[in-house]
Amino acid sequence: MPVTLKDVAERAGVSRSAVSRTFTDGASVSAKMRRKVEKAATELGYSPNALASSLTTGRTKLIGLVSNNFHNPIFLEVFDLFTRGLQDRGLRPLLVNLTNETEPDNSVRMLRQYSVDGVVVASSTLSPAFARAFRDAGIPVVHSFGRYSSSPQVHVVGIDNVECGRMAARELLKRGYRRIGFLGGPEQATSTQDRFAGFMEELAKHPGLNVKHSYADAYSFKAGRAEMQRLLLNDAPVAEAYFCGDDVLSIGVLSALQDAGQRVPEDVGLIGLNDMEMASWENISLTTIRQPIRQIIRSSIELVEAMLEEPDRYPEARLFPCSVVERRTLRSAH
Amino acid sequence: MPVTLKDVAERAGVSRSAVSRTFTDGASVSAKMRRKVEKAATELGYSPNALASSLTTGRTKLIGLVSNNFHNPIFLEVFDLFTRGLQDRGLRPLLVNLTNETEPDNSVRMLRQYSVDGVVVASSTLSPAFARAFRDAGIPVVHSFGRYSSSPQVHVVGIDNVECGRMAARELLKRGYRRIGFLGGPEQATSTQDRFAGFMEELAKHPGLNVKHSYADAYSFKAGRAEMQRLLLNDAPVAEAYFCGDDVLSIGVLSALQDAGQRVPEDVGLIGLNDMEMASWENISLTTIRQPIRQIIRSSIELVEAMLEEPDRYPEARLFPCSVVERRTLRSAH
DNA sequence: GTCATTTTTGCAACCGGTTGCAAAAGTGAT
DNA sequence: ATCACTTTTGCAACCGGTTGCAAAAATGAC
Repeated sequence: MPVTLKDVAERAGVSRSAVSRTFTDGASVSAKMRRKVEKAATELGYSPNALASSLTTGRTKLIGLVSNNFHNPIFLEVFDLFTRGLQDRGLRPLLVNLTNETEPDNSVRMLRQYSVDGVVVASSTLSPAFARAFRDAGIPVVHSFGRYSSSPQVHVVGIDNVECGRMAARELLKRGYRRIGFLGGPEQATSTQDRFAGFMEELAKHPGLNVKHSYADAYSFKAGRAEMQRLLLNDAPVAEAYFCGDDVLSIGVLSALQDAGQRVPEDVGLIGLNDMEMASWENISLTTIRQPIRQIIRSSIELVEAMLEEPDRYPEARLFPCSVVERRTLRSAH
Repeated sequence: MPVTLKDVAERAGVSRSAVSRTFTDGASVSAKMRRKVEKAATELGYSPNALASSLTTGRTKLIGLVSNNFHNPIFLEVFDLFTRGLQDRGLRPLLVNLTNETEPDNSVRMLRQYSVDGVVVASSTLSPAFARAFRDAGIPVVHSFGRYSSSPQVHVVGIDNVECGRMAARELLKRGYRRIGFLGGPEQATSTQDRFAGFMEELAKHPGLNVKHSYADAYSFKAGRAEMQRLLLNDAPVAEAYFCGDDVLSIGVLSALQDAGQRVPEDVGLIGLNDMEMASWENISLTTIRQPIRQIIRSSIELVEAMLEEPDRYPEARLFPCSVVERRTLRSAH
């Protein structure tokens, strides 16, 4: 069934090399030869086997797209942008789901078996050990949404989570909140740790505040809701305003508050992080810190592509500024 | 850098075939030989090149996961389940994003170049022409969430959308609604067409009803919200109750209604379809028809796997029953 | 220990391409 | 037509594996 180089060569009455050359650009083929070959190829419906050619060229154009984040709707957009961006450059995403995976070795082995040209780790909750493991295996890797200081030898594209923490703190202070809460994502996630650090750092400049913090189990609606319900029960009265680890978490928190009869922002203020599409939905209208994910992803793709040419490129961190998107879950500055 | 079969063979002092055989199960190797080879392999950190072996075996274990639905949060769960399910069986998903793609030929060529063993088309909005094109190219294909009558020669796994339409109609009738609306997804989507057909069929049994229908541009929050806003403006008064094409659409509709001061379910009733996670969120609490996506996906994977053994398997449609999940967006039966 | 039978091993060809090299063909000047 | 020079072409080896086949080694019965 599958038609090969040889078939085309025979039909066109030329050598196999000639056929190969007409399909690799930059090769030396006369116009006449090209016409002959292309004619035979279309008649036979030939398209070259990318995997076979990868054997000699050493390039598969396969990029491992590695993530463990399949519960935060923002990652649907992330996958959308990554897959389209990669496709547009002739690269193919091999999706690897690392949910519940703690051992980098398996993934490394797997991606090596498929000779991926590079790997994008798209996650803010996956241990930096994964990106490092790929790097150590000699696979070009970019960690998108990662922490830039955790693995200086790995390329990182993302935001400055510490600064985002500060930004959230300033926003709450500006509005005169004094009993303030941090409701983070998973405590082990570097993004949570950094946001917390920046947040506390900024708050520390203003003495006399009452600050509490706690963590949800995951960046998810359910976890946010559960954690806020716990606070309402065990830790009442809750703070005047919360910085939540993430939008989807915020939305869970919002739902718990509404169920408990608390009005937002009159009784409790909320600021999230990401600016996922849902945050702008009119029945949610979440004030949040916008993370420029399109730019992050574009840059990640450009970087991984550059590494294909230059695998030992000196590692860099590409950080994109975030900005506050004001909607209706914080009271206005007085 | 990459260590090959030959390296291992030399190190172990055996033939290349011997090494190959220890890594293909079912091959004849003595225990002693296996030990020798495995020792050398681990010392060198060898893992076989799956792509090279695919050349002779004709199996890549690559499965094209094709979709155009990157805006409906339910598809994040779909991707999660597919990727994990495939991985668990030693298959690798090659993700293909067909957003804005109308021409099947490109995708077919691309997937052929990568010699995927099979394809799963996961979409209820993608034209059946895609699944057919893969089939015609000789690639085993399963259309998940597809319409079973559109391409009898293609395997389909999903639900009976016509029956779901009937089910929604019965649910509304049971509750005494008489001014009834259908607010569908994209009119070209087979899922929308079928749900509409079933819905109207059931309603037709009850004369004297007042039934309207219209379509949103996409299965998305934004589209649902926009369409309901249009109805509120141009087509008031709106119906007593709507069957919406999909949950995320329903949530958009809900938001438009709330903004317009309409209470749900007191003024307007709503029933969706899917039972996505968000439908159960307490601030939404959408009554909906549950589509058993775990089962659909599991079955799709089993089916595509079976087709690897038997590519010309007689085509079948696997349909899973849906059921109504009652929450709080329909008034109770009187 | 011999012999027939089974298991294990290596050789060599092959999978579908690419590529260095040298021969063949084309080009232009004389 | 000849020659020097450039471009195009085909040969053959190779990429990293697999596999049919026959030879070698192991097994077991006698």
